[in-house]
Amino acid sequence: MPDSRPSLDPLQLGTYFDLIEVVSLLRHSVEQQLREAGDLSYVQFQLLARLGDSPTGSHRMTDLADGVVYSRSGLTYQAGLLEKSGLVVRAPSPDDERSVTVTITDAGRALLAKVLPGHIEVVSGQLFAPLSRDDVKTLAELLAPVRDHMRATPPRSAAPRRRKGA
Amino acid sequence: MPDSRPSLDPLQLGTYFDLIEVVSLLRHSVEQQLREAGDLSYVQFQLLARLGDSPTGSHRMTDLADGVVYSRSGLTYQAGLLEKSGLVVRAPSPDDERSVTVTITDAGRALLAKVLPGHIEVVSGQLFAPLSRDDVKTLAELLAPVRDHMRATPPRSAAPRRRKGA
DNA sequence: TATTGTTATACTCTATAACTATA
DNA sequence: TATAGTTATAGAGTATAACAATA
Repeated sequence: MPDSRPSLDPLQLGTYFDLIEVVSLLRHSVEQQLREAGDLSYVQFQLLARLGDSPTGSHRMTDLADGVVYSRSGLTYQAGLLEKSGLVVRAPSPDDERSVTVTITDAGRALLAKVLPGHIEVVSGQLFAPLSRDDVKTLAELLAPVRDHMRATPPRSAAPRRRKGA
Repeated sequence: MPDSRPSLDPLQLGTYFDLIEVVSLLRHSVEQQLREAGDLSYVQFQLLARLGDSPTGSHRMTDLADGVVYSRSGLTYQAGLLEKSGLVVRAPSPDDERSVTVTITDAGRALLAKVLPGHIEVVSGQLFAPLSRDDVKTLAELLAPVRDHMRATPPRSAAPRRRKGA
């Protein structure tokens, strides 16, 4: 292992805390709006939004789980809720019998459409209000490499550990 | 009310999503590290860190709740856990008998010290690795006004509603 | 009357492990 | 054997409302 003992200077530390705080506050606002406007949790909204974005309106369970950083079972739970509400449909995939394809329904699209304006309003008012267009562009350019790096980096130090042997 | 019907252009939308994703991934990594290194949730870590940062090692419950964006009861719950673990102590405030002052203990400081290096390691490796020093400075300058704006702006559209009268 | 904090409670969400079925 | 998904279950966390005590 490398002699890793990195430290954060005050600037980095402050930036990290600000980042956490900003997103924490933003998510709080957004979650409240989603709950009030469409009785959706943020995760459920993310799932619907992803499906709605897809050309086919569909995704495999696994792809959804990867995208939303979830355990399989967690996704099964959420997909079950969405299906119970008639917002999505699940069906075995044609090509791979093991897979399940999730598809957004018209009701799902309708709810998405109903919820989106208020959502955008919150994000616009809370996050982007104090930023100029150039600021946003700069921010985007800073976040992109971080996002790519995080996606490429195994989040944990290793795979899930066995609890028995060691 | 203003004729608010703001929209997000593709750049803004992408930036918003990247922001959410980056912090989501970062928190996931960090929460795992905190759990493994010290059996702490992120909120508990935030509370300890805040107390540790204070010159007196203390804060009132209300101040902590405000800082961590919590309901009172949620904070009571977490403070109870921390106290049960011997990481903090609660005592009535001297000046205001209604208030409770929470103080970090030596054990709390010790745990904080034990957990911090790994924490910093994760943040450094996940968040700051792809950013130059100038990048960090730029990011900090972008986040500061957003943070201030969010703090100043009532997160909800209004205060908590009464459910009875109207 | 307003503020501070706690309690009781109910609910949502998430993760782990065991299990089934297909590749 | 490895992958995809579900189920059961258990636990952590959060919010709401009712309450007690002090300002």
